[in-house]
Amino acid sequence: MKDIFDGIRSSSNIFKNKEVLRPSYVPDTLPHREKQINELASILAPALRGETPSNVFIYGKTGTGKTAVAKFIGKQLVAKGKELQVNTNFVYINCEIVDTQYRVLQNIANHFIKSWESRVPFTGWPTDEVYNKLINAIEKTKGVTVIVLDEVDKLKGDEVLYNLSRLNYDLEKARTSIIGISNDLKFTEFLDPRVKSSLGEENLVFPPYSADELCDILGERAKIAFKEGVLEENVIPLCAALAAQEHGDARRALDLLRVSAEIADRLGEEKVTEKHVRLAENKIELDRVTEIVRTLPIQTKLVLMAAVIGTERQDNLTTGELYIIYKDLCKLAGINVLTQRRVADLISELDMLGIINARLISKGRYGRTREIEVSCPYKIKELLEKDDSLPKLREYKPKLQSKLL
DNA sequence: AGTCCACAGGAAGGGCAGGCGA
DNA sequence: TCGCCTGCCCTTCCTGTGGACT
Repeated sequence: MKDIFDGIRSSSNIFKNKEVLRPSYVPDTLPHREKQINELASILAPALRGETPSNVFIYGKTGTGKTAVAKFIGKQLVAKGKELQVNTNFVYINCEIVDTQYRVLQNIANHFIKSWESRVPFTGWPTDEVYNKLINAIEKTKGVTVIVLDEVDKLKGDEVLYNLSRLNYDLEKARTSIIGISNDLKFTEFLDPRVKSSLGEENLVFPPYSADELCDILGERAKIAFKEGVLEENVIPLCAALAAQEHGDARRALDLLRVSAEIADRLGEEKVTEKHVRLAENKIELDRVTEIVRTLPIQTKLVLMAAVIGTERQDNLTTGELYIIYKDLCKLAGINVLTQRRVADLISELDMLGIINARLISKGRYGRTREIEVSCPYKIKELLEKDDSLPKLREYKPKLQSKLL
């Protein structure tokens, strides 16, 4: 066993420090976010005078640097606070993971409670007791605490936001400020108006990066991540251009660069080239599809399977034709049949996920319908065939073959 | 110009599971 | 532990729609 790893472990031809290409890495400089950094810094600056900073909402699509900027400012704020001997605290919470009122309050409280015995347990306490514990913990700091709620739209219910926005009413010696981060621009529309006005005192919008800006970002990271001269000239511009095509997503650009280099490294090559970027693009797309298909509910998988079978048998598969195949598959699998209305929604969901492409067309006298195509049909077919919860594709013998062909 | 098809997609509400507070 | 609330999945019912056909 030792020998296997000895071969693989031997040092990389390409990487010097791969970690800087991971999304979790917070760099020392954030190119093309100077304006947002300055704005956020000036909003939070009162914290260093012991005053209450305004609450902020940060919007922007994935990979536009929202989290990086927030963490960056948090780090700087705490450091500056230490220097000036003003107590400033920074709590970061990812609401995709910590998504209930109890867990959010528990996490913030435990940030300040160092001894294990007095920490708030995962479950068991009434929420108001956790809230009181949190108030006491923050009060003891006698300083300003900045709480970042990343992916705040993933929180279940807006009661947490309401309670957090009222923290300052219950505090005497300490102050808090909330930074909400979301990629959903419409998020606040559905909030309780009290929460909306309290939390949205300041708003920051992070625009997508352009291809040139992504080039700079990748260039900065590449200097630390790679050995000298291993990237062919056009690799970074290509990664940047591909990511900018989607929606200026820096995370995607970094992923592309990292995976391209990993592929080159695994192939034992000396240089990362355009060919590796193309392979990486393909791999990332297939990984995404695999992950989505694997986690689909059984009914949606059956709809997808019907789409695969249908498109294999004929071009221009319509909703009605898909539904006929779907019903047969349900009977084969011994699963209850959903209504066409529901199946139409499942088709829309698959369309939104980019697994299928459903185009609305009109056939005039013969009605209006959606024409369905499957993206990467071979990969999806392979994934569905491996799925034990589904009937085997070869078992499907349509009674309606004549109708379909 | 009017008809008609095969749906799309909105609205309302039922059933169920899970979370929460008393 | 129990009742209430909420979110999710789903059904039923309904109106709307683009364009080929008459």
